[in-house]
Amino acid sequence: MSSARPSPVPPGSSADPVGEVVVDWYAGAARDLPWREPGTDPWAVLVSEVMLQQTPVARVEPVWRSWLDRWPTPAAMAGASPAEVIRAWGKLGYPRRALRLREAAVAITERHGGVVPAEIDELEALPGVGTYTARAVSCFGHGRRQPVVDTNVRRVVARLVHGRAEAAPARASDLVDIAALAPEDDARAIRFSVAVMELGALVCVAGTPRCPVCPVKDRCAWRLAGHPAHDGPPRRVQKFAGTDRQVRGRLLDVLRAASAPVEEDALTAVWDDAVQRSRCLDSLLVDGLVVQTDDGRFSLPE
DNA sequence: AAACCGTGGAG
DNA sequence: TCTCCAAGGTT
Repeated sequence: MSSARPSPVPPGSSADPVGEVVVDWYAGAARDLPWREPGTDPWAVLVSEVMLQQTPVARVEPVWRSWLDRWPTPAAMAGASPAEVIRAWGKLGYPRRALRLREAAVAITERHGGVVPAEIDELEALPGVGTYTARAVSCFGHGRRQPVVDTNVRRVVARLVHGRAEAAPARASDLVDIAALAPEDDARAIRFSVAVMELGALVCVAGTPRCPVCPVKDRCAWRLAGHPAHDGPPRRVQKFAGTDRQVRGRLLDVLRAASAPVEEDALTAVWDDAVQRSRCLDSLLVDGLVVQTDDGRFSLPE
């Protein structure tokens, strides 16, 4: 998987740069994910990255396959209706992502001749594409050398470099920090960007880290310091039960399943609190996830 | 800039 | 059961 590298020190040596060790570890430990297969085009990578925003790999895989089977190019997707993409999104969650991905496909078709751009600023100008996703697409989709920082990477750096238990909030300097750890060789630096994420996803996990199998455990500042507990302010866990997110989810669930516009009564049935239900329906209308027909019924936007 | 935006599996 | 959390982005 990995090619020979121009390292002046023997593999495994404590003098071996951290980046090189992580890349070597990745060669033997990486998951066999479909969007990592050689030849995966930038559009397919973009779709995977958007789907993976806050959604676990296992749930993304089947949807990603069917999505690309149906819309293999940005131009193909640009011709789809919002209702189609909302349904195809299924229950991945945060359905506004589906809407934005479609809008991104339209923008790519109109502004970039149907070709997913490789430049960071052009990618970040696309709906639903931020700091992370832009660099992931440029790096993993186009093979550009780019620092890529997600929550996994921030956690690895927090522990390995700063000796802290948890990742600090994202900063612009994160990109500089991780770039400093990357191997010199471009091909290996590109591999390094995925490799650090993988290390955070498989070994240096949020719950119970698997330090015994970590390839860089001997130079991890957090482990060397005796795994000090997180000292900063406890980060809030988002509630779900009873929130607008749950109500919106139920409302949309009804409309996804419906083959024709539904009466308001059908929506009343899924949530008792009329005030909250109404607020959520309104917000779905504002978001463009739902439309109201002339006769007052509701449906996905066809 | 803190809060909001879904969903379901794991511990 | 219930808490945590999974490749963020937007406002």
